[in-house]
Amino acid sequence: MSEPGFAPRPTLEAVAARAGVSRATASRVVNGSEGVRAPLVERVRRAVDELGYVPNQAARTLVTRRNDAIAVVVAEPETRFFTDPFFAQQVRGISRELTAHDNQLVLLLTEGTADYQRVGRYLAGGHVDGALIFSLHAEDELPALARRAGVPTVIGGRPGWSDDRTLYVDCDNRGGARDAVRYLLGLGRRQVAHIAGPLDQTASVDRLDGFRDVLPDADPRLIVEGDFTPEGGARAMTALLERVPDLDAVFVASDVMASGALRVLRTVGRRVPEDVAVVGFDDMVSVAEWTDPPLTTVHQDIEEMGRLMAGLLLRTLEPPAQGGAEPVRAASIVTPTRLVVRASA
Amino acid sequence: MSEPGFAPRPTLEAVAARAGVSRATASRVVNGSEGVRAPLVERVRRAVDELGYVPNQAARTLVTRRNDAIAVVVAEPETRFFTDPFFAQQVRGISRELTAHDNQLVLLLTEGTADYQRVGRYLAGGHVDGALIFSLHAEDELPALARRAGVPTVIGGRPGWSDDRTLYVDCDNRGGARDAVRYLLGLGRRQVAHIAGPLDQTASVDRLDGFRDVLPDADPRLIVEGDFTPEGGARAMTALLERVPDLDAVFVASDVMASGALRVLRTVGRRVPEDVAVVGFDDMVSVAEWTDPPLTTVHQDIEEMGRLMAGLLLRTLEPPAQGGAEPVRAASIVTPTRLVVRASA
DNA sequence: ATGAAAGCGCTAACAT
DNA sequence: ATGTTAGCGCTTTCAT
Repeated sequence: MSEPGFAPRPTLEAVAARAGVSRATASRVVNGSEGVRAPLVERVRRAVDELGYVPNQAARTLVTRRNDAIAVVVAEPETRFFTDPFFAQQVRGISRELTAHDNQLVLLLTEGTADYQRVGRYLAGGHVDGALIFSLHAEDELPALARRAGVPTVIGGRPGWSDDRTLYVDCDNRGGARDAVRYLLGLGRRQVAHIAGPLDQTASVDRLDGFRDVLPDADPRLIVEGDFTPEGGARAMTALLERVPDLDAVFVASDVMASGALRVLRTVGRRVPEDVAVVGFDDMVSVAEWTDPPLTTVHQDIEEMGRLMAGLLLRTLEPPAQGGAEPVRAASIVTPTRLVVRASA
Repeated sequence: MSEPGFAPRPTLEAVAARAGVSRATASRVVNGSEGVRAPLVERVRRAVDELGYVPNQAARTLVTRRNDAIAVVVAEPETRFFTDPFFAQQVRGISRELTAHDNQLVLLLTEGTADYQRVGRYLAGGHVDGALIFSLHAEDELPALARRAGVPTVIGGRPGWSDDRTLYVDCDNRGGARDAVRYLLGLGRRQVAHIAGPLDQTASVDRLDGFRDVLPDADPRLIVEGDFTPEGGARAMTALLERVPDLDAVFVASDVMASGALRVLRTVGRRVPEDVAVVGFDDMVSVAEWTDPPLTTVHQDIEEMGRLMAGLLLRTLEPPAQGGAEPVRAASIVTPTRLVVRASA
C-alpha cells in the first residue's frame, strides 16, 4: 500500500498529450475557463477520465497562492475542545460551509501557549488561506500571530479588545442573559444567583453584564465564577448553597455547567424547579434535553454561528469585486438568542 | 487584515541574498543539513530572523512530494463524530502524535457516501501523505478509495475483510467482552442480556462474539442491537425489559449506550446494581464516571490507540531504511482491555 | 480559440 | 563546503 515508486499520478502534461492539445488548453478545461471549443473540451475531459487525472494541489497553490483550505485554531486544551459539545457544533457548521465551497478544514489544536509558535509557523507557511480562531481568553496572542502571518482571520466570540478591523461572530450574550434573569424574576423568584463562566472570556463577562443589567443591586455573594465544565458548575453550586442557603433561582452561564449544578441540587435534596429554578445558556440539545429535569435555557444557534464564521471568512478572501462600486466591507455578526423553556424553570 | 497586495513573504532567494550565500546553502541551513560551516549558518540564521522568513510549503511539497500532513477521514455523520467522546479521544491521541512529528492533521468529515468523491479527489490531489480512516461499516469503500489514490492508510478498528496488507489498530473487543460477561456471571447473575452495537461494524460483532464465547446458549431474546447512541441504548433496554422481564444483568457494548440504558432502568424503577447489574464498554471517563450510578465498564485506552494509529502510519511513510536488513514490516496492532469496576455491577 | 513560454519557491543532483 | 542548475506541475500572460 505504501510501496514507494509505484504508479506516478498523471500530470496535466500527460492529459494534454493524450487529448492532443497543449497544456494550456488542458488547464483551461480542467479549470472550467471560458473559450475552449466543445470538441476539445470533450477530448480533454475524456483524457482526464481515462487517466484518472487529479490536479496536483501543491503545484497549483504555488502559482495561484490559493490553498482552498482554512485553518480552525482552537486556543483551548484539547480536552475541552473534544469534551464540550459547543465546539463540536461550531466545527460542524464550519465544516458544512467550507465543504459547500470546496474548501478544506485544517484543525489546529493547541495545548497551551507552547504550541503557538508551531501554529504561527503553520499559518505563515502559507498552508491556508485564512483562519478561524476560537475560545480566546484575555490577552491571547493568537490573533496577533495570525495577523503577523498575513492570514485573514475571523474570531469565534467577541474579542476582548475592540478595533473594527477584527471580524468576529458572536451571539447576543448580554441580551440572552437579560432574558433569562427577567424570566426568573417573572416566575416570582427573589434570590437569583449566577454561575458565571471564566471571566477572562468575553462571553462570560457579557452574560454577567446581562445579569447585572437586570439585577444591578444583586448581593455579590450571589455571583460565583465557574469554568464551563460540569465539575466547575457543581463546585460553584456548592459554594452558592453555602453562602446563600435561601437562594431560589440560578442563572448558569452554560448548559454544561448547569448539568453539574443540577447534580448538586439533586444530591442535597433541593427540588428543581420547585425549590430552585435553574436556567442555563447555550441550549446544547445533547445536554439540555437530557438533564434531570430537562433544562430551561437560552438558545443560541451554534452551528449557524460556525457557518457564519466560515462564510464571512470566505467572503473576505474573495477578490475585491472589480465593479467600480466600493466593496461592501465585511462586518462582524451578532446573532440573536431566545429562551427555551423546559422543566428546570 | 486582508488587504490584498501587501508585504509579500520573503523567499529563500531573499534570505540567500541578505546572507550573501547561494540559495542552496540557505536551503541547507533552513533544513538543517550537515556540512555548512558555522559562520555561514550563523549568517543565514540571522537573515531568516530579520526577514521573518518561513518556507513556502507548496514549493517544498512540489519537489519533495511530502506534505507533512495526514488526513483523518471519518465515515460517520458529523453528528456522531462530534457527539461521541470516543472520536474525541481518538483524535486527541492522533493529534498529539502528529504534532510531535511536525505533521498536520487535516480533518475530512463525510456526511454519507455522497461525500466520498470529494474525499477521493482530496486524497488523490496529493494534499496529504497518508490517511487515518475511521468508523467503517461493512462494505465501506473509503479504504479502496484511499488505495486507488495511492495514499498509505491505517484504519481505526479491525476492518470487515481480512487481508494483511491493510493496517489497523483495534482493541481486544472480544476478550474484553468475555471479561465483562464472566464478571457478571461471577456476581451470580443468571439472566445476562446484551445490548450490541450496530452489527455492520466489527467492533460490535467482536463484542457480541465475546458475549457468546461465554454464553453460547444464551436465549436470543437476550440480545438486542443498538446504535451506539444514548437513545439507542434506551430503546434497546426498553425492548429487553419487555421481552425478558426477569433479566438481572446486561452487558452493553458502549458506555454511551449504557447511559441510555441506565436512564430507562431508573425510570422503570429497577435498582442498579441490586436488581440489574450493568457493565459498559469503552471506559469513556466523561460518561462512565458521571452516570448514576457510575459505570462498571471495559476499559480501552482510546487516546493511546489514536496515538498508535498515527505512529504506525508515520512509520509506514518513512523511507525504507536503507540498512541492508529487511525492513521490519509494519503490522496491525491490537491493544488489551481491562475491566474497571465502579458501582453499576 | 489555441499554443509557447515564463515563472511560482524550493530541493537535490551535480560541479567545483 | 559551497555554488550552479535543472526541474517539481501548474497557471497565465503573450503571441499567433
